[in-house]
Amino acid sequence: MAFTDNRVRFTKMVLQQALLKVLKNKRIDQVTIKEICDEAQVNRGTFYLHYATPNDLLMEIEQQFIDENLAHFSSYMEKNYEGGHLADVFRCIMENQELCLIIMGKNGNPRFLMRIQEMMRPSMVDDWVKDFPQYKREHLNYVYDYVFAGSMRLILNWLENENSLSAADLARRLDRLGHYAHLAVQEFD
Amino acid sequence: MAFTDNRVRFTKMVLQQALLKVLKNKRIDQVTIKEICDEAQVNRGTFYLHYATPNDLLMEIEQQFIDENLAHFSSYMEKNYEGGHLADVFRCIMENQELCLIIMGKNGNPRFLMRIQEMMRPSMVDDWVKDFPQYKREHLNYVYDYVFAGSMRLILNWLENENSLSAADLARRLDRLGHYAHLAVQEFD
DNA sequence: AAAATAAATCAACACCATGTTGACGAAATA
DNA sequence: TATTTCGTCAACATGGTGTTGATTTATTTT
Repeated sequence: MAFTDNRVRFTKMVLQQALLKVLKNKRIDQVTIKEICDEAQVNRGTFYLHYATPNDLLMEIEQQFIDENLAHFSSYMEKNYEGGHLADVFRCIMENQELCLIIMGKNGNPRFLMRIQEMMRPSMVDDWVKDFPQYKREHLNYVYDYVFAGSMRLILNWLENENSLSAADLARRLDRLGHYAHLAVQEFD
Repeated sequence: MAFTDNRVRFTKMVLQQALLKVLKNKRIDQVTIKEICDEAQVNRGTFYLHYATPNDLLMEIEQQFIDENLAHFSSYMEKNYEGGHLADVFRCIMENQELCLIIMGKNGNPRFLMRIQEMMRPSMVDDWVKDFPQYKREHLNYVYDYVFAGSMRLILNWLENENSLSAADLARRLDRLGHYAHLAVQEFD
């Protein structure tokens, strides 16, 4: 067995919540260790027992989000969901709007979106390879960067603007845009 | 007449060059005023005579880039270049690769790309409105966010990776991707 | 050319977040 | 119960910050 010490679980929990609260108002680079600890009502020295920087704490939050929501994409071979794979990520984001707005939005860590981008790449590109076996995988990878960046921009706009568009409508537009965009691979080379 | 004092011109110039040098290795949020001044061999107190933060200095650099390269897009009505308007921005970036890699890349200010995005929006969308008078401008604005984000991602990838692709090939792919993507507007609503 | 104005330098200052330490009490574990 | 681990607290040196006043140098004005 050997569970983690409950004191440690508590400390990490309140530190995470404190950082998320602070991140509503400023970027991760502007957050100080002191204000996290003040917000969490935890001694500053305790912070250093678990993390070195606020960004370390943020990365832990990000990792937990991936473990709890997106980890199955690593073994994407086994699954057979309805709809595209980007649609799955979209569903995860819809189910965690508050959190995603913070960790993926303006005040989050840009590297985090890159991680997700690379996690999704194989499954997305595999689908396209089936659609277009005659075109180079290299070219489809190229298109993937384009489609992912565009899709994430629209999703973040939607989260930040509390858009009138329904989630289903947004999902459909993302699907259509991705469909048309990846047709461009025909004219590569 | 009344030119700016040459002492001021010199100070600002070396501070700008120093910041650009420092930004090759770290993000703007991690740059200290002290290291800028050390690099520029300028007294730290002098920095405060002209700027309050390193970001202020960066914004001045960004503004100069816009004034010298992209200002004419504000009065885009008058011009009649060959090719699309995104292609014009692409040309500017090609002509200033070193600078753009710094101020638009990973270590730059994310807000800067947003500024350019909004500068380019009217001319791009106007073109599309001509192509698709039957579709709502609102929808074409939507597609624009997607196309701009995707295009910028590919351009930055190209700058950062010193890609084997020629500039002309990249431009053609951007054109084709934008063309196909904006066809998706047909299926909106 | 001389006087007046503006800019840059320099030293000094208080301020604050940082990272670390050692001592102590409380909680968890064996 | 005995031991280990964790959180707290006070203290410290460090380093960047933002400001001040005095001084020197460069530019502009008269």
